[in-house]
Amino acid sequence: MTVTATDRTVREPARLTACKGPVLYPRPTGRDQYTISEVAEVTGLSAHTLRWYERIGLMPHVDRTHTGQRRFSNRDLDWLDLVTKLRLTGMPVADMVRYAELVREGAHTFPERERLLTAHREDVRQRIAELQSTLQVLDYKIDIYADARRASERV
Amino acid sequence: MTVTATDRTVREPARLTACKGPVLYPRPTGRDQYTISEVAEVTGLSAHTLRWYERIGLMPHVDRTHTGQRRFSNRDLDWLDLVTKLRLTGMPVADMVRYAELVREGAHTFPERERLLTAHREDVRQRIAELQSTLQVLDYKIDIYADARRASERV
DNA sequence: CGCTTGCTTGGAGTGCACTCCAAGTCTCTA
DNA sequence: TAGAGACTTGGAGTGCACTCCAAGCAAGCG
Repeated sequence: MTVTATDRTVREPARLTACKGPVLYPRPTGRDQYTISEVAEVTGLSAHTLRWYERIGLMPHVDRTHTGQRRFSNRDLDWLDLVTKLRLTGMPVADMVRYAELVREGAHTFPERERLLTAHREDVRQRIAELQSTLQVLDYKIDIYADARRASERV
Repeated sequence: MTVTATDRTVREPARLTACKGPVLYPRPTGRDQYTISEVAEVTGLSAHTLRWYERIGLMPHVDRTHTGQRRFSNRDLDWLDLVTKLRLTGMPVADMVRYAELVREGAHTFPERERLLTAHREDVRQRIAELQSTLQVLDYKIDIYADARRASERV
């Protein structure tokens, strides 16, 4: 049994610009075609992951050039924005795939989509509450160590 | 590639009682010896997981009966309480093992422990912020579906 | 005493979400 | 037009955190 230090290297998405409404990835104006590496850059996901998302049905159909290379659209970027946000909140990939299927099926799945997101919102709220309660424990513990440190410094 | 529905069956710990200070698992008074299955019941962790935690060094030394069976103490329960809280906040097991090592090494590791917990507190705060920002996106999306539903109901 | 139920171990297996590989094709710049 | 670097695929590999298995010992009950 070996437990090695976790590699916490997480690709950071390009910095977001503030605006009203949901914050999206910044985009060069007048463009609607992006290579996979440009999308990787802007979303913080790896090209591998983008291809994998497509394979498992988590992406709507992505355009291709005549030679088969992917060309992502602004709409794809919007979708990835939602997906990465849901992923950050710990929604399982399988649930996101389910949601993607519903989107593909059309407007008649609105009620089901609403249910899915509402249930997830409840999850997120609960997670926030959990985190906040742990924050208290952390504060409590840190105080103990800080007090000990101050006491020793006061010698 | 198959993506199956996630098994979300998560063992719930026995309900916590409200009190001032950190909330701990409820304990029968005057007892300081628990079998592994009792501890599993009270913490919500499986017996497998408890043995695994011990193997990887995430538990302080656990007492044994003369025949080798584990007998957990109230002190062990306190420790597991902290561990499960840290786990809920997504601290990697490797980091918790590191913290456990520091605890075993004695009081001279206080500063390092304080650093570790403080860094983690920062993580947790950031995660809360992330979740809250996603909550807004969720609200926004849900509103759209709810509006559509109300519009169709109003026919 | 036999039976059931619970505990022990090392090691193997699982599920998730990537992550990488090999070998070939395409695109861009000089 | 040559060469560097980016892109393609199916499939294999990785890391984490469990989760289970087999085979055997132990405790309590009728």
